[in-house]
Amino acid sequence: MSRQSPAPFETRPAARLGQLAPLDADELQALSEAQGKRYRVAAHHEIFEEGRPVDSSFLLLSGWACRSRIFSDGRRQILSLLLPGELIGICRQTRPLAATGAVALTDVSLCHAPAPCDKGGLAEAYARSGALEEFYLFRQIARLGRMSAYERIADLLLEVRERIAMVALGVEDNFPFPMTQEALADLLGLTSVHVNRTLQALRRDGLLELRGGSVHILDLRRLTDLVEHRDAIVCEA
Amino acid sequence: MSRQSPAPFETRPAARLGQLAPLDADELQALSEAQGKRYRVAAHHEIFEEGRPVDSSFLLLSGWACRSRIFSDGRRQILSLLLPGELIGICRQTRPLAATGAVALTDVSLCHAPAPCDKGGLAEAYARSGALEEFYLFRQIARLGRMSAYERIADLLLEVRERIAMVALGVEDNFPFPMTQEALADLLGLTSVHVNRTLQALRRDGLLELRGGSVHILDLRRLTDLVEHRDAIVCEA
DNA sequence: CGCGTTCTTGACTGCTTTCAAAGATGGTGG
DNA sequence: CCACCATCTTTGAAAGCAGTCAAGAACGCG
Repeated sequence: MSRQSPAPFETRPAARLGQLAPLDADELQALSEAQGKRYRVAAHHEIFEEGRPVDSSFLLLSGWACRSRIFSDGRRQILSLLLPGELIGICRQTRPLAATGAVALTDVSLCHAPAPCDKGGLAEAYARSGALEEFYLFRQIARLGRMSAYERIADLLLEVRERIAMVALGVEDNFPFPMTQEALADLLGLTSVHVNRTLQALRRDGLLELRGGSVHILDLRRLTDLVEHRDAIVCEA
Repeated sequence: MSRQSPAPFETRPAARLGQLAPLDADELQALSEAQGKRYRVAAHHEIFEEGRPVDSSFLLLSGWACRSRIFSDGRRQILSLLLPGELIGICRQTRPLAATGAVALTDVSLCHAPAPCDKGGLAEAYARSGALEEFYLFRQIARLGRMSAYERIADLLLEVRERIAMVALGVEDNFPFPMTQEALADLLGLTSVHVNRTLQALRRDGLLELRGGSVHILDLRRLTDLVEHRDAIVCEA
């Protein structure tokens, strides 16, 4: 029916969170316990619905997902990507409602994110993860508002590269990218036809390859120059 | 040099926050004390710079501002609007850095937002304000990604109408809108020329008037139908 | 009243979409 | 192991929305 998750590759949510803030033994323990109960969602299925009460946040253990909004005439906009190892739906208010729906792009497995105790490392890591998420939203806005199709794709791939590197060390210029051109179009505010043509242009220019569910960055330097890319930083060292 | 703030109209940050969560007497007191020390920023001047450490969050007391990102070739994207009465830059992590710069669109006055005590009504109000902010970001993404110029303007004006109504009761179909067409273009991912032509179309179609720094919504019903507008809700009643 | 900023307008270009259909690809069942 | 089917990718031609460039009109402030 649809492509499966990419080759099972080690995602380490604990490593990502531990990078964002130091975690103590109890917290690491809670994280690994939480991963005991896994939930699976098949590709194209909803993870949660817009407007529904949010009872907990999740850790995405494997597979790709997204937040999306669908217009009544069928237009779809993917608002943000949710990559393996990342958090979904951290909220600090009481009785929150989901601001957007979330959908699995590939088969996905997730678990509840352990509740942080105030002032702990985990709470800090969640806060920084939330700040990163916000950073990615701003970047998505700049991408959609002021970049050409060519630039949008380049910029997105650099962002994904960086985000994936946070959970899977060793990932450099080759990494899984299990989105169809149509999903990519919905994310970048384009049509799938134009995405297809633009990918050909990027390929022709020797910047990158994208096929069979994974990307190969061929010329990182020219790519970063193209979009003035800087790595995301949300807190002081 | 540039248009001033709109006619001084009563903005009530305390009213907005109190709507988001019940505040006790101490908190209301802290809010009104905070407004004692006001800072002013002239139109077009920076409120804070991207990447700088954030020492406090602010309450925008009057005037309009925005978060924006500027490309090296001069392209500018306004990422989000900051309207009078709203909060700027709530962060929960320690030692955060500003994810974007903020600039005054009109002359602006602001004050430090009082620090909330954990679990208090103020903390909850801040959290909900943050959730609303996120909601607006998602909406901005959907706007830029999948709406025509005509729809983008309609959708934005409905959002601003709703946001302004939260701080200035009585605001209905007439409200200040002190943005130049060029700023509007930078917010909506268009050119000022096209914004101009699209505004004429909206005027011609009897949907709204926008001139002299304020908007007059003429046909709210058709406008909301046009963009499937629903009011923002981020928590259960 | 004069100047700078903002708003309008026109003609032309072009990036992106639309519509349609033909190729690839991958999984499934016979 | 291969045929079959659904999904995804690729291509072509034509149309359209939005951008560019340039210049004149209107507006607001000092």
